[in-house]
Amino acid sequence: MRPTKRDELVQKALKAFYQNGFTATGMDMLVKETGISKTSMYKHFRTKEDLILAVLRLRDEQFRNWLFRRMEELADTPAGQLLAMFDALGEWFSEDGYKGCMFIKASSEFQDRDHPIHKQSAEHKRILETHITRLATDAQLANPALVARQLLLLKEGAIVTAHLAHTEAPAADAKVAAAQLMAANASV
Amino acid sequence: MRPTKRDELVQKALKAFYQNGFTATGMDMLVKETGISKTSMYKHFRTKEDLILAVLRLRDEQFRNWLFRRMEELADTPAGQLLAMFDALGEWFSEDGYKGCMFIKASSEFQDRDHPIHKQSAEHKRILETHITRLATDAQLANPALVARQLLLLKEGAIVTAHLAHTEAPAADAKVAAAQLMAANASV
DNA sequence: CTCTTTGATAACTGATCGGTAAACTTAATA
DNA sequence: TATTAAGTTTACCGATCAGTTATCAAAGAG
Repeated sequence: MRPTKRDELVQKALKAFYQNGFTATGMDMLVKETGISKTSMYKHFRTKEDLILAVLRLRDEQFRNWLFRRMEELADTPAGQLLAMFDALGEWFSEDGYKGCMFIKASSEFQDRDHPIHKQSAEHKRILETHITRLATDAQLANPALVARQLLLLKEGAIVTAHLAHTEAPAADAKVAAAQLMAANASV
Repeated sequence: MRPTKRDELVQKALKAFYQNGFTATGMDMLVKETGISKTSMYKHFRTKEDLILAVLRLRDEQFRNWLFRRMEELADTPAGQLLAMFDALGEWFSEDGYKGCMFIKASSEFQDRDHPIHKQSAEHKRILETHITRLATDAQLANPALVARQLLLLKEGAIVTAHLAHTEAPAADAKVAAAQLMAANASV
């Protein structure tokens, strides 16, 4: 039907929440930054929490599409794509306005394990793990599930460290580590 | 002189901020949870930000003391202590009320790279890296600085993942990875 | 016995929080 | 043409935000 205003709101809210944090971004600030009236917002979303959940759904789709496509562009073997993940991350870290992972931030502002926002953030990470595990399996690594978890630990660590230290260097460090871990769990 | 009230405030504020987040915890909530009057708080700290900085200083001291002591208790060689770091982390992840790393949270709520809170969080990570690099050097690893950064990426990743997935399993995964990385960069 | 420090209590500031209400415009549809 | 939905503006709600002011009690130090 009408995809316009609602999607525009979610997109602009994503930027605002990403740059300022969820709690610190008030609905009045969203009115100012999106140009959309508060009444319209509350016609689309019953609460601020519902809006945040929609933002996270968009971000999940956005991020996975970007990361997996970029990995495929950079390499054509499963093992190569796993390593290319860290090149893609390095590109992300170098972007202006890089502020870390939205889901880590969300789960750290909404800490209750039963909170919908916390649960949805965890779900995003679970989907990523499924995909990476499949790649590790296709790469015929000895212990694909373990290697996938190891590489994802490196990914999360690099995301956090790049944000804290304001450098893209962790991507390269993580890539070297990933290569060594994949060598240690080489093909069956 | 008088170590009592001020330190008591900082300790209780640490708990409150850790459990509820910095922005989400108001000064009135601190009054309620610490039993210390607002006037007293503002006699010790000019602003909420100053209080948060004091909390982070305490947490930095607390965390480093705990981690390094625990690593020494669990192993007596430098290489063993590096691996023991992940056993210590596993114990931390299993604690009731584990909510991730306070500095990651702080830096993600105060994102401006020039913000004192952000800078102080980065400083904590830098001190950790210095210590771990020294251990890696003492362990006579081929590339001690690189291995230290790799292990710290695993550490940050495990901290974040344990919080999101509500399991201490990432500590064990990270330990296996750390052992493989140390083997790949074995003694000179 | 004062004096100063330390702290508590409570009321208050202006701003902002998430969310609501009423009146209105616009545009597509039936 | 009448209706409906989407959107606007403006004002408002009670609660809470960080921070202030004024007053009073207690206790250690000269």
